Amino acid sequence: MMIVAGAGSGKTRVITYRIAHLLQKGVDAFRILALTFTNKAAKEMRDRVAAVTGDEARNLWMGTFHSIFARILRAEAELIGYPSNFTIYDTDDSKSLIKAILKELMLDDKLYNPNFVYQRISSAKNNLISVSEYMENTQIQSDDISSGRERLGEIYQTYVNRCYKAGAMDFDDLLFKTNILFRDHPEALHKYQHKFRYIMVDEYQDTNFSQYLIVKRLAAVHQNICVVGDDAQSIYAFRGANIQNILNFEKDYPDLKIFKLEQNYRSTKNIVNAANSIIANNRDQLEKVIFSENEPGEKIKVIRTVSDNEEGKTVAGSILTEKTTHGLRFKDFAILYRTNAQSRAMEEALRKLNIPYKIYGGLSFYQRKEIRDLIAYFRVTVNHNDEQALKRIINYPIRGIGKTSLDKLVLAADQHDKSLWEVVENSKQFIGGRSAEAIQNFATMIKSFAVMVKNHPAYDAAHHIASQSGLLKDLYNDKSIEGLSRYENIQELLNGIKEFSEREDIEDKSLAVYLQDIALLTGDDKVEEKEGDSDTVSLMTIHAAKGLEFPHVYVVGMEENLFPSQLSLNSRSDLEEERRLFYVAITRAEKKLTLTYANTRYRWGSLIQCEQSRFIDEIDPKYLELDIGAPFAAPDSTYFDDERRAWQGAGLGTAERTSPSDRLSFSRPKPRTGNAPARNLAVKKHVPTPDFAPDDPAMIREGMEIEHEKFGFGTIVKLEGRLPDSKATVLFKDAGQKQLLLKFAKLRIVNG
DNA sequence: TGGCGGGTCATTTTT
DNA sequence: TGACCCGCCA
Repeated sequence: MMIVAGAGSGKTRVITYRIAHLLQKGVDAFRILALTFTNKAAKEMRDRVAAVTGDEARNLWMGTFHSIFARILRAEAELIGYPSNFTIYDTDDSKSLIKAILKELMLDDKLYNPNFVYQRISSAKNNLISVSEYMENTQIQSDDISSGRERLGEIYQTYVNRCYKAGAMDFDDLLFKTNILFRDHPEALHKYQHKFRYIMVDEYQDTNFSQYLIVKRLAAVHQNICVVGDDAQSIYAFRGANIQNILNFEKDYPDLKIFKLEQNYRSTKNIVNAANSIIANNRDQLEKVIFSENEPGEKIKVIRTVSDNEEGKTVAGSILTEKTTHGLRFKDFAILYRTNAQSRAMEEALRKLNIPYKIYGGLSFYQRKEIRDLIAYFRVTVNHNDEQALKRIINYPIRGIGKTSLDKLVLAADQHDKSLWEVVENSKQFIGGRSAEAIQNFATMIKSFAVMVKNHPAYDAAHHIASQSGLLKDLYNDKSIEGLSRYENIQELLNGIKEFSEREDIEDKSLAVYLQDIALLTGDDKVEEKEGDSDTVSLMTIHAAKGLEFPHVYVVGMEENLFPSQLSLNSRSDLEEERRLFYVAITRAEKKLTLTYANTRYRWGSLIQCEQSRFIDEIDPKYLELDIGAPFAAPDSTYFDDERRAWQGAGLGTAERTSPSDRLSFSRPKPRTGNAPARNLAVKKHVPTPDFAPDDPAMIREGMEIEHEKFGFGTIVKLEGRLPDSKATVLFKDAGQKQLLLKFAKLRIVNG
């Protein structure tokens, strides 16, 4: 069965009720497998099933692809030559291993960019291409050779070997090895094929080939599989998701039944129709018509601001106004953005207005340095061979085992084909000098931790390790504010372990089991629980917002090269994915949607000019209400945000009326005539002279004639301030008078 | 061995 | 702008 479920059509409800129905008909919960992509989705689904059916929901095999198959792999590990306590390497571990390998092979890490290498290996695994297949595949080889990276196969091989020796699997291995297991061990496959009588997959459009094949194999016996998805919301192609899996489903299961859920119960008519008008620009899609029977609602508001900071202020101000005029709560609002970096301007603005907010995603608790350090101790204790964790802690806290010693150990491990731990354990055989003894002491300490872990519950062992390793003391000695917070974070982690130790529903409460529990917790699952449903505005990337809904949604940073991202502009399919992402963003909103963009924005530390996103132009204008202020040609003080703020207090109101902050009260927008794309409002574009190159700001003098890349030719009217912060008033022939900071503005001297 | 300072590079998105 | 890496020096 395939359910094509449009945004807001009640997809989760359908799945939960199907499961509840099965349970009520007496199906054994242990025989239902339900797969999701995120922990959040799994948790929500489990809660909702539990709300209908009660305790039995606990016995469902329900979780993310990665967690379910990690569980199965642990049970069957020995069949594929792994220890059942294998470590799971997260992306950071994988990348740092790749960096180490590049260094050892003496390869240029610019040519072999670690991110690129990681992607390459990841996509090989997700397409089930093993090392030998990688080496033998003529297409792949010729690609690598023509890009000058003919040693990628060798890196892949080394990477795989090192993971194996470390008793570690990366994220992709959890799926890859499951496929190996099912391919090479029919008896294991058979067992799970018969075990899972009913299989359900959420967000099926996001499956990659590896996931697709696992599901197909498992479903082969009972052929009772139900997948739910929406091709219009496929936003994970970048990590190997293949939309063909949903489009080809019919071929795999000829007696397929297809159901389409086309009514959107979430959003107003205006929002749904606007979303439809966006997605209509995509070529590849399943045919369906999403409609809403809700009220038309307000039009979608589009707001232009002069800078990213003003964008933040505008959004924050708007939230406050909306909240008070309509008697809403903060948690009715969400701010969505394309990249995590955009959260900063929003945060600042919210904090200034004392608006409580919570950021989802970004650096999670488990990614903090101190947390990773302590967990690395746990990992090495449970699996001595875990190379990445071992490297992390062998000299933290400092115990005199420096870089040189470590390099020697790694080299010895490679030469004798041993794991790093095996060399550390017998270091006297491989290494002389001062540090040999320190290394021995370290090994002895780890072994004593291992004994502790075997005989004590998680919390006792964890606390012992934290203090005996010296880590707790090291943090305690740091009296800086950050040091204090690091110490508190460790305490919080220990508290979490204490809770784990006291849980009734788990038999084995060892630290080893705790580690397995948290290995795949990447997000803020933990934090959410703690804060319950506190009243805060939600900030997150659009990816993170998938599956969620909010009465009021602000999608910020609607600018070319940001959304759609610069990197998506090269191919049609990438741009279409970006458009689907925008579709996802829009359809998060129930009642009111606001799109904002800024004319200038700080990126990579410097100020850049921005243009309105093409996606705004793609929405049928009859659903929009524009509030984009005066034309861009008005004298522009963009570059002096900070100065103006200092000069006029809160920065309210400026002579030019281009500041959006005086629009916090939301003056009525000027109705636009016709459907002319808004971006045509900008002054005509200057084409810089062919070999345009800026001159040194120190050379600029009053009265000079200069050329600016965008504004064209003009005369320096006035110079103020001292380098490097001096600013110039320039009268441009076409663009009018502007004030520019010389360190940012690239000016070419025409004649002086 | 370890700390410091300067240079370089990066921003998609997540399990 | 800020994270990270590398080289220099104590």
